[in-house]
Amino acid sequence: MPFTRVEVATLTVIEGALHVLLALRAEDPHAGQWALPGGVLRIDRDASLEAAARRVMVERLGLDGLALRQLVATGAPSRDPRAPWTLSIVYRSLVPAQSVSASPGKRIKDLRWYPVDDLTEPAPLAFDHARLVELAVEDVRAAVDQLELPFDFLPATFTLGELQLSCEQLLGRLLDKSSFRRRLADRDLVEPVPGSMRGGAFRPAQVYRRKSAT
Amino acid sequence: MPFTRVEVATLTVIEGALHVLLALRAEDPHAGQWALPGGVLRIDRDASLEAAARRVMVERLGLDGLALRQLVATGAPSRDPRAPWTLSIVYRSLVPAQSVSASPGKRIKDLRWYPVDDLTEPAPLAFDHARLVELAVEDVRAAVDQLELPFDFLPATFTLGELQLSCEQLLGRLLDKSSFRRRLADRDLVEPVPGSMRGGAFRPAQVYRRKSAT
DNA sequence: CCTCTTAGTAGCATAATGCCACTAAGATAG
DNA sequence: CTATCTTAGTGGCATTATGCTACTAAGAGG
Repeated sequence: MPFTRVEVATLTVIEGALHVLLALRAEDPHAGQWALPGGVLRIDRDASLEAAARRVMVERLGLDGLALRQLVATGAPSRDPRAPWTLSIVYRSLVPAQSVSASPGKRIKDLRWYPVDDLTEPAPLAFDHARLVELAVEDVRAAVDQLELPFDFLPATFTLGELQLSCEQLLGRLLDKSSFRRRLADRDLVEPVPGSMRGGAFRPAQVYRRKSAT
Repeated sequence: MPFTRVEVATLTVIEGALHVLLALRAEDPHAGQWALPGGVLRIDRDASLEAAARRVMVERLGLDGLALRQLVATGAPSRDPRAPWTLSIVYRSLVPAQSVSASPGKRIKDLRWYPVDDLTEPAPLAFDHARLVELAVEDVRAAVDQLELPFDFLPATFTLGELQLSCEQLLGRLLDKSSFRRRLADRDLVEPVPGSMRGGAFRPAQVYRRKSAT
């Protein structure tokens, strides 16, 4: 039976750019390299694969209650000297950057956000994690393109301008205001919070919130 | 470490309707129930998850060289009395019905095609395989909707009428001839076989073949 | 009250597709 | 020989979703 792990690709936006949370490995294999945080499946405690991913996120990243999406399972012999065959199931999520209460613990020396569009600085990622990050980015961008709004990542209320900016930052490209609002309206995704406006220095904007699915 | 298996959802069209290949389980758990064929991951032989799925398809179904798509990994404790925790990675493929050279062997009493739209007859499928079949069907239909043609399933050459019929049967709904041909042409997926026509009782049709990706 | 800036809307252009109708070509029946 | 049957293949308009651009609205502050 294979050595089985879950890895989590946790994404966020920092200074307008998509970032992924990476851990600096303390132990071999790939000690000293950056990798997606993960953990070993605990068959004595985990009630499902997703539960295992949640446990890892709580224990390693201090993150709880997020929407997770399974990206892929990947496995091969001799990815890890500790076992003849290693299997990883990869999940991704999207969170506000501040929500990570990093506690680099056992086997992790450091935990840090890296921009996904320039992963040259942390040097080659351990294992095939560079590819996994790519998958996570594609998946998030495909979701946002389809207007599957990342409510984990968004504040509870927001103006449409803020929402559009968030989507643009996730996608890495600009959107058209008019089309964006029409598509939102057609899909019945958000609703105005009655009477609530948010004013900066200029014309105040209607505040919206998630419209609960019927 | 979990007891790890691969399961394969093999789909085809029979008499115009989408069918899935199911195996009658000879052993507990769920002996006597129908389930997706699968097998245990052999860490001494399989070079990857997909390789394991291919091995299972060759050994159990006599199928080789097909395009496989990973659908999902699912796992939980006590799905199987033989192990405290069981993990399944599920693949799907699409083949002509005749290509299965069924050799019901160890642990399988019988192997049979069932229509995906009426899985009441084989009674409840074992494990959560009913859901897995649903995922396979959704995945195939999404692919065909995007005109990702199932060349494993199609003959080497075909008329556009035959191609449209195949897609309609996979999707379970009718398509418009004109739109279908325009979308095909735009995507540059097939090319006419020069000089080759196929005549039934009426006007002969141009024969096409897959256009190899550059 | 003018102007700056962001909020929000309106209208046309374009692209993809659905829908319908037409012509084309061979087989077959009279 | 030709009428007609059936499938092959095409052409054109309608509809829909979206891009693009320009416009009006509203508050702050000089």
